[in-house]
Amino acid sequence: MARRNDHSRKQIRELAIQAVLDVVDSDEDATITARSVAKGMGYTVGTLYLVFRNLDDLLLQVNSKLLQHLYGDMNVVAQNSEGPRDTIFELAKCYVSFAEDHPGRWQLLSHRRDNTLGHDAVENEADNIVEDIFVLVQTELTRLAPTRDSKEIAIAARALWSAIHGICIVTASSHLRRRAHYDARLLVHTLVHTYLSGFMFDKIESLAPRS
Amino acid sequence: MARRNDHSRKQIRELAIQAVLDVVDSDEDATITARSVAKGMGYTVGTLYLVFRNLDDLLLQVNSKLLQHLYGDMNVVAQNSEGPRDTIFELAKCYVSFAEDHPGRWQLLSHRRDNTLGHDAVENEADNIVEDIFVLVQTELTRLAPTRDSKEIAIAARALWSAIHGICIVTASSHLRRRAHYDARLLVHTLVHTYLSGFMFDKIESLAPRS
DNA sequence: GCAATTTATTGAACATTGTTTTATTTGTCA
DNA sequence: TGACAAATAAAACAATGTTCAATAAATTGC
Repeated sequence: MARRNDHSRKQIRELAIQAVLDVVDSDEDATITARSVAKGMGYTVGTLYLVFRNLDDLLLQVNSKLLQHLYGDMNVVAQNSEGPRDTIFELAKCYVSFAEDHPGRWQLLSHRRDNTLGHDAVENEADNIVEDIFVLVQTELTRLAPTRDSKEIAIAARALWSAIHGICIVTASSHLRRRAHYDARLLVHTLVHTYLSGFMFDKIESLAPRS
Repeated sequence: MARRNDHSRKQIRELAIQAVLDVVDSDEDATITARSVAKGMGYTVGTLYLVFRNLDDLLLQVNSKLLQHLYGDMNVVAQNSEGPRDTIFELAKCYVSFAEDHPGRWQLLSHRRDNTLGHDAVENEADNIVEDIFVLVQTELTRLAPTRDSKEIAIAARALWSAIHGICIVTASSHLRRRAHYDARLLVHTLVHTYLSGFMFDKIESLAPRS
């Protein structure tokens, strides 16, 4: 038995999160079970439930951490690129790279999870980072079209980023079922290129859906 | 006990598929279990496994049926709209409507499933319909830009449709976790509008990703 | 019409999960 | 040192997917 006080609760949380990452990194198709995580951290399930409300709680915290990293990377990229247009391309590349380079983690992140915990602190934290990512794009779009209505730009940013997300999802899904698939980077590049062309071209025009 | 030969195997398959739809229609968050499906069809689990290889097999067949319906609807819409541009808008609306009007079915469809069955007939059927949907869009894009390279258009169509898919995914996910969310129809309209502007505006220009 | 056989269907059984509870070990402090 | 508290393990439970032996119904051969 591991001697008690070998790890603080915070350390145990870290151990668990790391164990989850180890599992999905070693095999993107691996299913994460409470017992596999516990074994990975050198504890038993009971300890896991001492520190997390349930498995979803743990996975949510993993996602939160992944999102933090992703957001951090995106911020670096945003800093080091030339203009708003280039920045958006680089941000998109960054997003795709995450999905392609860490398929297990990406699956974790994009996996739909039932909301067993109510509105939770951690959950909100993850959602807030997602929101931050949208804002990052929104900022660059604003630089591209400073005169345009900010609400309109918010919508444009969300549309664009959800779109990029969609391409990653579809590509990952094709990967998963071993189907032929188009290169995600190419698709995303096409999307961003075309979308930005349209964004710049459009004059002030009604964006409301007809009927 | 239900008298044997009350239903043919094909009928039992239909019963099962219908039972699944009933479950997700009655509660989009409901988890589909072998036993709940069996109860819904008036049989027990054993019968289910007489007719399907496993649960995934059943769900895959449900998805195939859903995709057939969706594709049928999209075809009708494509027939009854004015020009290629309008058609694409209508196709997108059709897709969003499916996701919004039948959230349970949409979740079923967009749920990632491990590939427990190998390359299977039903699985290929579903994948083929997805491919057909892409082709539908591709056809309209070709009408919009008849001179453009067909490979390029194929990519553009996949990028566009994956993007629309992504918006539906993100919106549904927000719905699920009861978060504030932007209206999917508005986002999709913005996306299609902007994307088509860019698509029409772009001259023959390199679409290859830099570096 | 009745026994034998086949077969559809069930219900029990199994393994694996998430989760809770109980038992045990270990550290701490009076 | 011994009682208490906390950490950890181990066992227990319920719900799942899945399999399988038992059973009841239909069919067949006579």
